Amino acid sequence: MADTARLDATFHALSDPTRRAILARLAREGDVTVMDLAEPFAMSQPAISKHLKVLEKAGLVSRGRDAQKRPVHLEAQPLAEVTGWLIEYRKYWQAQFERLDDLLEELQQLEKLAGKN
Amino acid sequence: MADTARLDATFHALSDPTRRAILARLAREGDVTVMDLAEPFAMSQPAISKHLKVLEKAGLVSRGRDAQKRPVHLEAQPLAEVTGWLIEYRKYWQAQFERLDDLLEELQQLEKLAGKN
DNA sequence: AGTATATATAACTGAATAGTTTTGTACTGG
DNA sequence: CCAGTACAAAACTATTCAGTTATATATACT
Repeated sequence: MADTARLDATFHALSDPTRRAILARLAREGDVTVMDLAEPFAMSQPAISKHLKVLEKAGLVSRGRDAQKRPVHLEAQPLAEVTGWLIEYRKYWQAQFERLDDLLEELQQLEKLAGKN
Repeated sequence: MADTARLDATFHALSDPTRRAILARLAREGDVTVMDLAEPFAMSQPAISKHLKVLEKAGLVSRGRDAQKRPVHLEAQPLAEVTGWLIEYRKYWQAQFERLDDLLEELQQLEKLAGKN
């Protein structure tokens, strides 16, 4: 996929709150089945399957196989790419980025506390 | 605007290559008029105006006034917010994030070289 | 074999998107 | 005041989106 098309797909996938919630859950809990993912939402199972397809097309998740289950697995690389895209421009936007500075600093702190791992 | 709606709008705005190109240009060149923005694209002026409206709704740009021109100005804060959203999850995704690590390291370097400003 | 479970696919609907062309509006400068 | 410039708004079209319900497929269980 062309670089720009990958960014299109990733940003589009992230533009929906249901899909962001799915990613967040996968980040917290690891692989989750479709039924389990659907449960907290006021939405049918096929709707969730469709969201998963969008996420999969963006490369944000992959699917496993466990009997009749198809566990959903988070793939972080596209997120790294879009984060990269955003940070790339930071040199130009620098002045307006105090809030990001705070976040980055917090991140550095966390890493220091966690030890170089 | 609700936090989630702001993220929706920002990610959606970023999901189109024309809009990303507009932002990139504003980052490089500062404020630009609509005509100047439209020039490199094989697209009508109203199409660009629509894209600008999307960007404006997401708070990513604001508009000035200079005679009959309405110069477009980059507003970086929503970008900081989405970057924050992405980085937030980094603790969980860490292992898969070598590429982001590189970018962050490069960023640190740039800041060191530029001096604490 | 027959039923239950987990998920996918199909067919449909309504709303939103991205583009077009045409027209309107606001300001400028002779 | 009038022509030109810069832009916005309206009206239209085709495509995509997000959801639905109903049905099909795949695997497991008895």
